[in-house]
Amino acid sequence: MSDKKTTKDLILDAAEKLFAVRGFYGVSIRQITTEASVDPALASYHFGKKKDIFEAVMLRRAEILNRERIQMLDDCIRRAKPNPAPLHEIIDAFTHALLNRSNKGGAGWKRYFAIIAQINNHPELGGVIMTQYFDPLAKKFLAAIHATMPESNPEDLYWCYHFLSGALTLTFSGTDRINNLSAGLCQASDLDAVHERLVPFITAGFEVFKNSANKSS
Amino acid sequence: MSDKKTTKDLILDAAEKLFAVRGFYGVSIRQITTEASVDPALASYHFGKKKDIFEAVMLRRAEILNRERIQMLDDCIRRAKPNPAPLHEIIDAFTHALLNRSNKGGAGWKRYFAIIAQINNHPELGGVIMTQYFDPLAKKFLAAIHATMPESNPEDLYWCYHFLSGALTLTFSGTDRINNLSAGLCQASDLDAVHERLVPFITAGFEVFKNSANKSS
DNA sequence: AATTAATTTCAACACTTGTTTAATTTATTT
DNA sequence: AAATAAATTAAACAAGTGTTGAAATTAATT
Repeated sequence: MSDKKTTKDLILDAAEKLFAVRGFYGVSIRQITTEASVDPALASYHFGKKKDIFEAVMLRRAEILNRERIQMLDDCIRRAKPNPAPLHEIIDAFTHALLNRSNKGGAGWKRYFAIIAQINNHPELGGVIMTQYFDPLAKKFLAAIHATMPESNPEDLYWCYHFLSGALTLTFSGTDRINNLSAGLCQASDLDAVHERLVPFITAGFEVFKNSANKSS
Repeated sequence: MSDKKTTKDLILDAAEKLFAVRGFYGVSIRQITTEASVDPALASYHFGKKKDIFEAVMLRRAEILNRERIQMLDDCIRRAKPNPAPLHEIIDAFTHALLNRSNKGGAGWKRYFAIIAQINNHPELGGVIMTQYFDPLAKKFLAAIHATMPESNPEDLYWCYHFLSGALTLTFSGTDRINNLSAGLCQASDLDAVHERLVPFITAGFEVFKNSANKSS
């Protein structure tokens, strides 16, 4: 415990912190290494190019999240067998790990999600992590949803998933403007309250299309 | 017609194009002026600092959008008088101008929305436009929604609006990864199809909380 | 046509960028 | 303890950064 952090982690932590607020292009290697109290050359030595630092920042937590979310999905599918898993449980499995980490995971996780929100809208940067981790997961979830809503038009379900993804992304991004808009209506910090609302909201949205495959276009 | 574009607009168009794919910090003034076939010094001469160029890019279309959206909201409120406007019409008013421009507005509008998606998650850059244009509009919409759902807990409605905002934002951002995920299921270009799904999806989500003010916490 | 104003050009400013090189220190192994 | 490997430092690289100033050109006004 309280072991001295390795240089690699010092750099990753600093990079995560800075990327979260200024984005990839808005942060220089010198800013990162200064924040980490480390020589600039060490960034190249340990990681290579600047983009490799960014990907290392992303991969660090993506693996953890990915494992948790897939496990929650598998669990709720197994619990329901031989029936398909209930829709709201699938959506909960999709969102729970994110909201939990964002809420109780500490500052590092908050920053990580802020970067995710940027990446999501940015093909050039999101490439590796998104394609390698999130897209396969998304397909698994879409398959589970389709299994529990077999009478739905797959295209409808795809778009519903898309809306869910957007709602999730924005929820994590920044809380400053959100609080400003809410004008003291609620504290953006209590993300448990978000979860209680997000899951029913999204579930109801999906269920609109419960029989959409049988309807005329 | 076919009047020669003013230098200012040449710069704004080029800036819009580049900001859309690489973000504010990822684009240099030289890249912008090169894209616009214009001397670098003209950027400073016409706009001032780099951030002023960015804000000019944003304001150009924000005014147009803002006017359209507010008018659609006012119209549907007036149509329904003395009753409150129907929920789905409010949501349509909120989304229609965006989807319409994104669909039929040309390349410039697509790029503009890509920038909006970046800004939305970025307090440092979004400041002016978001606070000046979108936040007042958001408050008007929330008020209209509250009027048509008086038995709802305002905090619930606020979060629902938040989910709507996220779904909208992601829908406009990039279409590359989206198409990849959909795997040929649908073409991301037909945004009319999006609109047909988004409005019922979001409406159903809101209606979950129709009586939430009367329920025990 | 002469004069004033607005715009465009070219060159340069001081500074930061990502990355590399070689020398030096620290850690690990034989 | 000697030899090898890993990690850190300091200095420098060419290239690009935002921005400015003073000429040169074009447009608008008197």
